[in-house]
Amino acid sequence: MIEPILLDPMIHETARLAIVSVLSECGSASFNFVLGTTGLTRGNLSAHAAKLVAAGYVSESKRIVDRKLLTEYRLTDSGRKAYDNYRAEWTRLTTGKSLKK
Amino acid sequence: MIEPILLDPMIHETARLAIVSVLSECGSASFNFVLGTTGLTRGNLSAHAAKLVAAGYVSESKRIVDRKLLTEYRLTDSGRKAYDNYRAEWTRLTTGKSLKK
DNA sequence: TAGACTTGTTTGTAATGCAAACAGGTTTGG
DNA sequence: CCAAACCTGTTTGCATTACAAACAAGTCTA
Repeated sequence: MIEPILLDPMIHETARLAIVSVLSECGSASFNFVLGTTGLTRGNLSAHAAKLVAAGYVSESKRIVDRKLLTEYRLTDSGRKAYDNYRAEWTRLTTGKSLKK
Repeated sequence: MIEPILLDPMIHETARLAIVSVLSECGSASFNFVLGTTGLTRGNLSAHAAKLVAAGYVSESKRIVDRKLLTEYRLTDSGRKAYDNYRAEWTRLTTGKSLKK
Protein backbone atom coordinates (compact mmCIF):
# COMPACT_ATOMS: atom_id res chain seq x y z
CA MET A 1 0.00 0.00 0.00
CA ILE A 2 0.92 3.61 -0.32
CA GLU A 3 2.72 4.54 2.84
CA PRO A 4 0.74 7.16 4.72
CA ILE A 5 1.01 10.86 4.03
CA LEU A 6 3.71 10.79 1.43
CA LEU A 7 2.67 13.92 -0.37
CA ASP A 8 3.63 16.73 2.00
CA PRO A 9 0.45 18.82 2.14
CA MET A 10 2.44 21.98 2.71
CA ILE A 11 3.86 21.60 -0.78
CA HIS A 12 1.08 19.69 -2.51
CA GLU A 13 -1.46 22.51 -2.29
CA THR A 14 -1.72 24.13 -5.72
CA ALA A 15 -0.87 27.70 -4.80
CA ARG A 16 2.12 26.69 -2.70
CA LEU A 17 3.34 24.23 -5.30
CA ALA A 18 3.38 27.08 -7.81
CA ILE A 19 5.27 29.32 -5.39
CA VAL A 20 7.83 26.67 -4.51
CA SER A 21 8.28 25.77 -8.15
CA VAL A 22 9.07 29.37 -9.03
CA LEU A 23 11.46 29.76 -6.10
CA SER A 24 13.11 26.50 -7.00
CA GLU A 25 14.07 27.94 -10.36
CA CYS A 26 14.76 31.51 -9.47
CA GLY A 27 16.75 31.13 -6.31
CA SER A 28 15.12 34.20 -4.92
CA ALA A 29 12.19 36.21 -6.16
CA SER A 30 10.23 39.27 -5.17
CA PHE A 31 6.60 39.29 -4.12
CA ASN A 32 5.57 40.84 -7.40
CA PHE A 33 7.62 38.49 -9.52
CA VAL A 34 6.04 35.48 -7.86
CA LEU A 35 2.68 37.18 -8.18
CA GLY A 36 3.13 37.52 -11.93
CA THR A 37 4.56 34.10 -12.59
CA THR A 38 2.00 32.23 -10.56
CA GLY A 39 -1.10 34.28 -11.32
CA LEU A 40 -2.17 34.17 -7.68
CA THR A 41 -4.02 37.05 -6.10
CA ARG A 42 -2.01 39.20 -3.69
CA GLY A 43 -4.03 37.93 -0.77
CA ASN A 44 -3.37 34.33 -1.57
CA LEU A 45 0.28 34.84 -2.27
CA SER A 46 0.68 36.66 1.03
CA ALA A 47 -1.17 33.99 2.99
CA HIS A 48 0.45 30.98 1.36
CA ALA A 49 3.93 32.47 1.46
CA ALA A 50 3.40 33.08 5.17
CA LYS A 51 2.59 29.40 5.65
CA LEU A 52 5.69 28.34 3.78
CA VAL A 53 7.75 30.68 5.94
CA ALA A 54 6.10 29.32 9.09
CA ALA A 55 6.90 25.79 7.92
CA GLY A 56 10.54 26.73 7.46
CA TYR A 57 10.45 26.00 3.74
CA VAL A 58 10.88 29.59 2.61
CA SER A 59 12.71 32.57 4.04
CA GLU A 60 11.57 36.11 3.49
CA SER A 61 13.50 39.34 3.62
CA LYS A 62 11.93 42.73 3.58
CA ARG A 63 13.79 45.85 2.61
CA ILE A 64 13.05 49.33 1.47
CA VAL A 65 13.73 49.97 -2.20
CA ASP A 66 12.79 53.22 -3.89
CA ARG A 67 11.03 54.24 -0.68
CA LYS A 68 8.80 51.19 -0.91
CA LEU A 69 8.60 47.84 0.78
CA LEU A 70 10.16 45.00 -1.20
CA THR A 71 9.67 41.44 -0.05
CA GLU A 72 11.90 38.71 -1.37
CA TYR A 73 11.42 35.00 -0.93
CA ARG A 74 13.90 32.19 -1.15
CA LEU A 75 13.72 28.44 -0.65
CA THR A 76 15.52 27.23 2.45
CA ASP A 77 17.57 24.04 2.41
CA SER A 78 14.75 22.36 4.24
CA GLY A 79 12.31 23.63 1.64
CA ARG A 80 14.39 22.37 -1.23
CA LYS A 81 14.69 18.96 0.36
CA ALA A 82 10.97 18.84 0.97
CA TYR A 83 10.29 19.83 -2.61
CA ASP A 84 12.68 17.22 -4.00
CA ASN A 85 11.10 14.61 -1.80
CA TYR A 86 7.62 15.68 -2.80
CA ARG A 87 8.41 15.34 -6.48
CA ALA A 88 9.96 11.92 -5.97
CA GLU A 89 6.89 10.71 -4.09
CA TRP A 90 4.46 12.18 -6.58
CA THR A 91 6.28 10.42 -9.35
CA ARG A 92 6.28 7.18 -7.45
CA LEU A 93 2.58 7.43 -6.75
CA THR A 94 1.57 8.28 -10.29
CA THR A 95 3.74 5.60 -11.83
CA GLY A 96 2.35 2.87 -9.65
CA LYS A 97 5.53 2.02 -7.80
CA SER A 98 3.59 2.02 -4.58
CA LEU A 99 1.08 -0.71 -5.40
CA LYS A 100 1.14 -3.97 -3.55
CA LYS A 101 1.98 -6.92 -5.73
CA MET B 1 2.49 33.21 -15.97
CA ILE B 2 0.94 29.94 -15.01
CA GLU B 3 -2.40 29.78 -16.74
CA PRO B 4 -5.17 29.67 -14.17
CA ILE B 5 -6.37 26.46 -12.56
CA LEU B 6 -4.23 24.02 -14.44
CA LEU B 7 -4.12 21.38 -11.79
CA ASP B 8 -7.63 19.90 -11.77
CA PRO B 9 -8.56 19.95 -8.07
CA MET B 10 -10.73 16.88 -8.47
CA ILE B 11 -7.61 14.88 -9.23
CA HIS B 12 -4.98 16.85 -7.36
CA GLU B 13 -6.36 16.12 -3.92
CA THR B 14 -4.16 13.49 -2.30
CA ALA B 15 -6.76 10.82 -1.61
CA ARG B 16 -8.33 11.08 -5.05
CA LEU B 17 -4.94 11.13 -6.75
CA ALA B 18 -4.14 7.85 -5.03
CA ILE B 19 -7.47 6.37 -6.09
CA VAL B 20 -7.12 7.49 -9.68
CA SER B 21 -3.54 6.29 -9.82
CA VAL B 22 -4.60 2.82 -8.71
CA LEU B 23 -7.50 2.70 -11.16
CA SER B 24 -5.25 3.91 -13.90
CA GLU B 25 -3.09 0.84 -13.48
CA CYS B 26 -5.65 -1.73 -12.61
CA GLY B 27 -8.35 -0.98 -15.11
CA SER B 28 -10.95 -1.81 -12.56
CA ALA B 29 -10.64 -2.48 -8.87
CA SER B 30 -12.85 -3.34 -5.94
CA PHE B 31 -13.51 -1.11 -2.97
CA ASN B 32 -11.35 -3.26 -0.77
CA PHE B 33 -8.52 -3.48 -3.22
CA VAL B 34 -8.36 0.29 -3.53
CA LEU B 35 -8.68 0.50 0.24
CA GLY B 36 -5.64 -1.68 0.69
CA THR B 37 -3.49 -0.13 -1.99
CA THR B 38 -4.16 3.43 -0.97
CA GLY B 39 -4.29 3.07 2.80
CA LEU B 40 -7.33 5.33 3.02
CA THR B 41 -9.99 4.77 5.65
CA ARG B 42 -13.26 3.30 4.41
CA GLY B 43 -15.05 6.56 5.05
CA ASN B 44 -12.63 8.56 3.01
CA LEU B 45 -12.53 6.08 0.19
CA SER B 46 -16.32 6.05 0.05
CA ALA B 47 -16.61 9.83 0.08
CA HIS B 48 -13.83 10.53 -2.39
CA ALA B 49 -14.88 7.81 -4.77
CA ALA B 50 -18.38 9.28 -4.72
CA LYS B 51 -16.94 12.63 -5.77
CA LEU B 52 -14.99 11.09 -8.60
CA VAL B 53 -18.15 9.34 -9.74
CA ALA B 54 -20.12 12.59 -9.51
CA ALA B 55 -17.44 14.28 -11.60
CA GLY B 56 -17.76 11.60 -14.25
CA TYR B 57 -14.16 10.49 -13.81
CA VAL B 58 -14.96 7.11 -12.34
CA SER B 59 -17.77 4.65 -12.84
CA GLU B 60 -18.93 2.30 -10.16
CA SER B 61 -20.75 -0.96 -10.41
CA LYS B 62 -22.28 -2.72 -7.49
CA ARG B 63 -23.09 -6.37 -7.53
CA ILE B 64 -23.72 -9.14 -5.10
CA VAL B 65 -20.89 -11.62 -4.78
CA ASP B 66 -20.95 -14.38 -2.21
CA ARG B 67 -24.12 -12.81 -0.84
CA LYS B 68 -22.26 -9.58 -0.16
CA LEU B 69 -22.08 -6.20 -1.78
CA LEU B 70 -19.10 -5.75 -4.05
CA THR B 71 -18.33 -2.35 -5.45
CA GLU B 72 -16.01 -2.01 -8.38
CA TYR B 73 -14.54 1.19 -9.71
CA ARG B 74 -13.16 1.97 -13.11
CA LEU B 75 -11.75 5.09 -14.74
CA THR B 76 -14.00 6.52 -17.42
CA ASP B 77 -12.56 7.86 -20.66
CA SER B 78 -13.13 11.32 -19.32
CA GLY B 79 -11.31 10.38 -16.13
CA ARG B 80 -8.35 8.98 -18.00
CA LYS B 81 -8.08 12.10 -20.10
CA ALA B 82 -8.29 14.29 -17.02
CA TYR B 83 -5.61 12.23 -15.32
CA ASP B 84 -3.31 12.38 -18.34
CA ASN B 85 -3.83 16.08 -18.57
CA TYR B 86 -3.23 16.52 -14.85
CA ARG B 87 0.07 14.70 -15.03
CA ALA B 88 1.20 16.73 -18.02
CA GLU B 89 0.36 19.98 -16.27
CA TRP B 90 1.98 18.94 -13.01
CA THR B 91 5.13 18.10 -14.88
CA ARG B 92 5.06 21.38 -16.70
CA LEU B 93 4.56 23.32 -13.51
CA THR B 94 7.32 21.58 -11.60
CA THR B 95 9.80 21.82 -14.42
CA GLY B 96 9.32 25.52 -14.88
CA LYS B 97 7.90 25.40 -18.37
CA SER B 98 5.21 27.80 -17.26
CA LEU B 99 7.43 30.69 -16.21
CA LYS B 100 7.39 33.89 -18.13
CA LYS B 101 10.61 34.66 -19.90
C1' DT C 1 -29.69 -16.26 18.43
C1' DA C 2 -26.40 -13.22 20.17
C1' DG C 3 -22.34 -11.28 18.96
C1' DA C 4 -18.73 -10.34 15.78
C1' DC C 5 -17.60 -9.34 11.03
C1' DT C 6 -18.15 -7.24 6.27
C1' DT C 7 -19.00 -3.64 3.27
C1' DG C 8 -19.72 0.54 2.70
C1' DT C 9 -22.32 5.48 3.95
C1' DT C 10 -23.41 9.50 6.63
C1' DT C 11 -22.49 13.03 9.81
C1' DG C 12 -20.11 16.46 12.67
C1' DT C 13 -16.19 19.12 13.24
C1' DA C 14 -11.94 21.19 12.35
C1' DA C 15 -8.98 22.91 8.83
C1' DT C 16 -8.31 25.25 4.47
C1' DG C 17 -8.54 28.02 0.48
C1' DC C 18 -10.28 32.09 -1.49
C1' DA C 19 -11.32 36.82 -2.67
C1' DA C 20 -12.89 41.10 -0.73
C1' DA C 21 -11.84 44.49 2.43
C1' DC C 22 -8.36 46.78 4.81
C1' DA C 23 -3.85 49.17 6.00
C1' DG C 24 0.05 52.04 5.49
C1' DG C 25 2.61 54.46 2.76
C1' DT C 26 3.81 56.98 -2.07
C1' DT C 27 3.13 59.31 -6.31
C1' DT C 28 0.46 62.38 -9.31
C1' DG C 29 -2.63 66.07 -10.88
C1' DG C 30 -4.83 70.43 -10.33
C1' DC D 1 -0.81 71.81 -0.92
C1' DC D 2 -4.33 68.37 -0.85
C1' DA D 3 -7.07 64.89 -2.59
C1' DA D 4 -7.33 60.99 -5.38
C1' DA D 5 -5.20 57.12 -7.34
C1' DC D 6 -1.58 53.76 -6.87
C1' DC D 7 1.63 50.43 -4.79
C1' DT D 8 2.81 46.59 -1.69
C1' DG D 9 1.27 43.62 0.91
C1' DT D 10 -2.03 41.75 5.17
C1' DT D 11 -6.22 40.47 7.47
C1' DT D 12 -10.83 38.85 7.77
C1' DG D 13 -15.06 36.35 6.81
C1' DC D 14 -17.21 32.92 4.37
C1' DA D 15 -17.79 28.78 1.78
C1' DT D 16 -15.66 24.50 0.71
C1' DT D 17 -13.31 20.46 2.03
C1' DA D 18 -11.20 16.72 4.22
C1' DC D 19 -11.22 13.65 7.91
C1' DA D 20 -12.42 10.12 11.20
C1' DA D 21 -16.04 8.54 14.17
C1' DA D 22 -20.53 6.91 14.25
C1' DC D 23 -23.95 4.59 11.85
C1' DA D 24 -26.46 1.23 8.81
C1' DA D 25 -27.67 -3.06 6.74
C1' DG D 26 -26.80 -7.26 6.11
C1' DT D 27 -23.86 -11.90 6.89
C1' DC D 28 -21.40 -15.34 9.31
C1' DT D 29 -20.31 -18.17 13.44
C1' DA D 30 -20.37 -20.54 17.76
